[in-house]
Amino acid sequence: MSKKKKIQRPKARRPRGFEDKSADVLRAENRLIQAAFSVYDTHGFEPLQTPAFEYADALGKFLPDDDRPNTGVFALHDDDEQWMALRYDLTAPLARFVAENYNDLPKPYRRYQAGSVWRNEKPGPGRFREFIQCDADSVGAPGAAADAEMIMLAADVMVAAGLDTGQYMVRVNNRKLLDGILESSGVPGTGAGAEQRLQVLRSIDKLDRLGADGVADLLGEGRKDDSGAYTKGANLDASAIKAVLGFTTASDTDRDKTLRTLEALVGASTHGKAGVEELKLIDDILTACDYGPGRVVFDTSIVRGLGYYTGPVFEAELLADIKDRKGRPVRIGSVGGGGRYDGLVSRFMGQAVPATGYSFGVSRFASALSRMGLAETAEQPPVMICVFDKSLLGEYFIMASQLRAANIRCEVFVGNGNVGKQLKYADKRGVKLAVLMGSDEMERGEVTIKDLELGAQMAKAIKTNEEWKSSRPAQKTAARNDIVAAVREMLAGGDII
RNA sequence: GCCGCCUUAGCUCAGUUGGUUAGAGCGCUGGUUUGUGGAACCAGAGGUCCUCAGUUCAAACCUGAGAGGCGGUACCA
Repeated sequence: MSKKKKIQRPKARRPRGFEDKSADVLRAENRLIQAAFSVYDTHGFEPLQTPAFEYADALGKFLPDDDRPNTGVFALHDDDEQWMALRYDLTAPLARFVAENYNDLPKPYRRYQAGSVWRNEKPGPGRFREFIQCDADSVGAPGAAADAEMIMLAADVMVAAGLDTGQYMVRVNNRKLLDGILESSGVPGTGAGAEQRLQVLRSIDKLDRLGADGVADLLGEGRKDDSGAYTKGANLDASAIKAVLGFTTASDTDRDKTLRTLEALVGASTHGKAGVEELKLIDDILTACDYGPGRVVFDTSIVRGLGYYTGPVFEAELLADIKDRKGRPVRIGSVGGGGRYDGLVSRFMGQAVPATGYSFGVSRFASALSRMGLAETAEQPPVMICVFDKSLLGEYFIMASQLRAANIRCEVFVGNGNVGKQLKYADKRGVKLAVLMGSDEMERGEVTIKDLELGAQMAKAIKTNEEWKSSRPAQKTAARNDIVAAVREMLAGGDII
């Protein structure tokens, strides 16, 4: 049937959950990373880079009864039959690195790192299978002072990103408090109780979406959602549910007041008391350094879903400029979080190695900043040198390097096509100025500089092609030797005569 | 994993009761204009109608299965 033999072409497509990023997005993300790095660096943290792949057992991702890694990671067999997997966060590789180099590292070891992580999960809006995290961690520091520092770092990153007080909030809680509550409610921290506690954490994490009633169902027998799907509950008894929900709503914007409430709430529990003591120390440091309740609060509804946290936990949240009806800032949501994880490094070592850290999602944070109108995209538009005459290419490249030496972003047209084509290309690129020099100008020692933005405006008033071409709008002639000064002036918006 | 919607050109979409060579707009390439962007006009390229199987003289269209996309939900170390 076929007259024409069909060529089998591959379909140009991306794997789902993986993204191409445009120039604007990349610039915004890189700015954010640089801002965070400079905060970490001035606090004395050291940069570190670890590889994309780790051995799967080092990531701790083997299921108990399975001979291959958890499906949530991208894993492959190395040629020696060992399982390797792409890292799913930067914390597990840090734990491996510290354990591997324990003797050589100063303790506490404080490092920062940004890099891609990969999760083999179903992607959704704003959720990808590859994304960038930016972390800072202290390993080997047991005291709450290290946690207080991480909390202040989180706030400092917000400031470095360009946010003012009132546009962000860091919310702090302590896992030990909930441990105390559950202990008193008869839920042990080991065996079946450990799984139960994890369920409790996940349930509380859904407070903002499901509300207290939905979470109460999840803490009890379970919950059926609108689509008919059933979620198994944590099976707490009624008094335990009441205690947990009571705890999650115990905090107040006044940190002192919250501490007094918590002190009464945890009663005689050792875990609970220790948790309150840690928060007190954190409060002392924050208060001394002027990190007031306008930007850091204690919030008992913050738990973080992860199982490995053992002490203070916190989330950094963006508040939009928009206010709700009661005049409170609207929540955009959490862009980062962290906390103490004292068990992660000791997995490798048989010796206790306390650690605490902060991590934020670069893409999510950067895109939220753009939505708030805080992403400055003032990248200098490029200048383009047109190729009128190929025999003058050397001249064109010399001009370009002169402009670059003056810190002006510029390029010589290297494609094919007459000047008309070149200018169309320039329009599409968002070029602000085009430099024209043919043999005529060359002989006179001149260049012609066109302002494409201004020309585009003037074109609106011009009806015919002839009129357009003969008027040659928005361009001026300058001496070849003055090209840098002339371009600079026109970039600055100088008048064109 | 479960539920719902969707799939025809690079993009957005038409496409008659199942009928012969599948169209439009935008975009792209070339030209009118080999030294000047816009507009206009002319020409051209570009299709496994998601895939496979079935029904039929005949399928983009009907039936079945599968894949992919989107949204919700669960999981998210």
